Formats: sequence, C-alpha cells, structure tokens
Amino acid sequence: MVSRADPDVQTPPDAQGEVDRIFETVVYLYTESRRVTKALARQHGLTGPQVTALKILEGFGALSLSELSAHMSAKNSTITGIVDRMERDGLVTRERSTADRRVVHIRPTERGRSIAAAVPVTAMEMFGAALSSLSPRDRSELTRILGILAERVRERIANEEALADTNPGD
Amino acid sequence: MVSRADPDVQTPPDAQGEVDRIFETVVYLYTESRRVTKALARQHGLTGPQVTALKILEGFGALSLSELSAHMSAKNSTITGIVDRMERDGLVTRERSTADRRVVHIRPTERGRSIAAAVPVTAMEMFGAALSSLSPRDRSELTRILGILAERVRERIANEEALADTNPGD
DNA sequence: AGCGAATATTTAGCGTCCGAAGTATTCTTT
DNA sequence: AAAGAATACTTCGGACGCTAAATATTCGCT
Repeated sequence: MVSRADPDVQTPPDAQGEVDRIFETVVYLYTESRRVTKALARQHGLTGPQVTALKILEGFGALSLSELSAHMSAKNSTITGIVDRMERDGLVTRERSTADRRVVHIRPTERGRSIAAAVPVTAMEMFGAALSSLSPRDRSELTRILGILAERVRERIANEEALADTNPGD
Repeated sequence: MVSRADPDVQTPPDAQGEVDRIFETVVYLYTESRRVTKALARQHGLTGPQVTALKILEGFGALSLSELSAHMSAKNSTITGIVDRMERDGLVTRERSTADRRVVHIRPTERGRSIAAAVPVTAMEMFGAALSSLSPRDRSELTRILGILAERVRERIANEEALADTNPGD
C-alpha cells in the first residue's frame, strides 16, 4: 500500500523517487537497445526478431520451433508467425522431423546464414559501448546490484505462483 | 569493434561477461514488470498500456496526446490507437483544445478514474518491493550508475543522429 | 490394442508497436 | 498577408506478442 496518489501515506520520498527513476531508466535502456537492434537488422532488409532468430540458429544449425521460441523468450504462436515470414523470404526452411512427426525443425538457408554472418554481433553495440565508459568499479557494482534485484524479483514470482489459487477472482 | 564472434579479439573477459549479464538482467526486469502490469490490468478488464495511461492521467488530470505518448515512451501513432480503444470503452474522452486547435486533450472519465484508483499502484508494485529490499546504499548506487548509463546512451543517440547523413546506404 | 493425457505446432482474434504518408493548424519569414 | 516550414494528430500497412482453441501425433496405462 505505497500509493503516491495519497499524500498522507508516504514512504521516504527519496526511496520512492529512486524506484521511479530506476524503473524509468530500465524501460528506457530496454527500449533503446531494441531500437538499435531493429535499425541494424533493417540495413539487411529484415526485422529485429528475425536477426535474433538467425543468430541463434547460426549457433545451433537447426532447432525445433519450441527450442527456438525458448531461446527467444517468446511463445510458440509468436515464433510460428516469425518463421512463416522468414520462410516466405527464403531465410529458413521447415522440415518435419521423422523421429517425432509433431516436431518441425527450423534450419537457416544459405541466404539466411550469410546474412547472419554479415550482421555484426552487436545487438547491444551501443549499449556495450556505454557500459564500457563506466568505471570498472561502477560496472561491477551495477552487475552486483542488478543481480540481487533480479534474484528478489524471481523470488517474488515464485511466491506469486504458489499463491495463485488463493486468488478469489472478481 | 568488440565482436565476440571473433575469438582473437577479446576485451577483458570480465567486462564482456558483465555487459552480457547487465543486458540480460535489464531485459528480464523489463519483461517481468510488463507481465505483472498486464496481469493486474486484466483483473479489471483492461490491458497493460491502458492501465499505465490511466495511472499517468490520474496524476495529471489531462494531457495532450503528445504529452501522454512522451510519458509512455511510445510514438503518437501508437497512443492514438490506445486512446481510440479507451474512448470506445468509456475510459477517457478527447477534447480539441481551444487554445491550439491541433491539440487534443485526453481526460479520464469517472469510470476511468475509479478503475485507476482500484488498480494497485501500478506496474511496479513487485518491482518496487524488490527494490525496497535492497540496502539504501545499494539502491542509491544503482540510481546513480543507471543514471550515468542512460546519459551515455543518450549522448550516443545524439551522435548517431548527427552522423545520419554520412551513411552511404546499401 | 485402445483410450485418454500430454506434447508440438498452428490458427484466429485482439492489442500493441513502429515508420511513412496524409490532414489540419500554427509559426516564420519575407 | 501569403508561401513555406514546423507541429499535432490520424491513417495505413506490416510485424510482433499474447491467449484460447484446433489439429496432429505420441505417450501412458490398462
């Protein structure tokens, strides 16, 4: 119950201001890094997720759709659409697995592989450069603190799932 | 030129590992906060961005579409669509400004305000709680370092725009 | 063998997101 | 004051991204 809309109840104003600022910054950094990836991909006539997919496939050779979606942190139905468009554009092929006929293997074409090789690794080239400009001490502090933060968030998510059935629903 | 694909060229491995970890953490935190917002919004029959918009409007009373889109880190064309659906659902109204007839003021309706009030603080309740669990010193360090980082990224974006015309194009 | 549960992928529908182009209005410059 | 630049917003087309439901196949159990 830390409502900023209610002026009576106030946590230490510094803390709340910091939370807002950190949150905004995380959103900003994420948005910008995504924008950069997209711009890079665009120079080769494809989209951000397509480049991401090709880079992943480049490393593995071929993956099932489920494996690919796991690596991309997206749902299968989303990846189906992305693969549809990549197949249409001759970047990957679909092959039904003979071992398990439910499974589809996604494999990059020659064209797909050459584009993957041409795009610089740097999704986060700019991001990385900005990080490099931090002092080593600040950078390792950032790593340490963000690590703690992510761990806390993970704990909370685990709790939330454990309590899922206590939700009365509306 | 910090390509990890080339094993010959390597920046200090610690630094690169840190960059990767920080990047991953930022993505993780962003993704999770968005998922939580969405789940919260759903309990009231609306979407994540709609709740975000209502929360922002709750604080300001009314905003122009451009102001709203700036607060939401999205493009005007995106916000136009979101406002369309919110207007359709009776959550906000559009009013043409009399001072400058190009401007449209977005104002929450009674229904919109009551929903905004009903949804717990927002997005980052979980995120905020996790941040609160950090020591005050870590939290202010995080604020400081992220601030520097965002500033560096902003500088790079400014440079990038200044150099836009040197791009030979493909 | 066969029936139901589990798994892998796709389809359908909705809501973001963006960039480019279009419209209306205001500002600037002459 | 009128042409041209700038600003505010909308429209359009394409690509994600998600959930729910459909389809196909395999697994588990009797």
